Amino acid sequence: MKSEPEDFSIDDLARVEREPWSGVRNYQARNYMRDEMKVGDGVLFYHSSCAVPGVYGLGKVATEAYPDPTQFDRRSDYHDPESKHDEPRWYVVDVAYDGTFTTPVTLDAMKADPKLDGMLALKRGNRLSITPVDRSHYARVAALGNRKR
DNA sequence: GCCAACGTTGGC
DNA sequence: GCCAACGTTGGC
Repeated sequence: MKSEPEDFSIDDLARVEREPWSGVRNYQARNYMRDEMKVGDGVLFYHSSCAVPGVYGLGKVATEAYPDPTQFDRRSDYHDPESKHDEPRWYVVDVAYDGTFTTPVTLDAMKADPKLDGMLALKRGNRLSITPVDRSHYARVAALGNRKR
């Protein structure tokens, strides 16, 4: 799951412990949250649009998907006037903090790692803020990152 | 339903 | 700040 650290970083997640992943306004990304994610699933927390893009830590899916409250909040940047209460368009899951990497796993390092071949998030032109990750790819990144205990 | 125009993402 | 990639919009 991608986030711009200026907006919300792994350190922010460490501080709050758990955060609704609000503001996703892309149908494919929504579908992954709503239809694929299960409580307990591992999350690679990726920092995008920053000096050194890469995975900076781990999270865990903490809830099933539920309607994103910000879509109904007229004062929110994520307000969607088209969305109906009885038929919400956008969903979130809560993400719980699961550790910060001692060494961030940079995008460069991931691209150079043959063990991460085929990882969707690394595909050229990929702009999806949420992509599914193979179990083996998750394990590899987690091992490279060496989470603090 | 096609597709040009436009907007957004995100690495560089 | 540039620009490739790709999603969305809207005229037809």
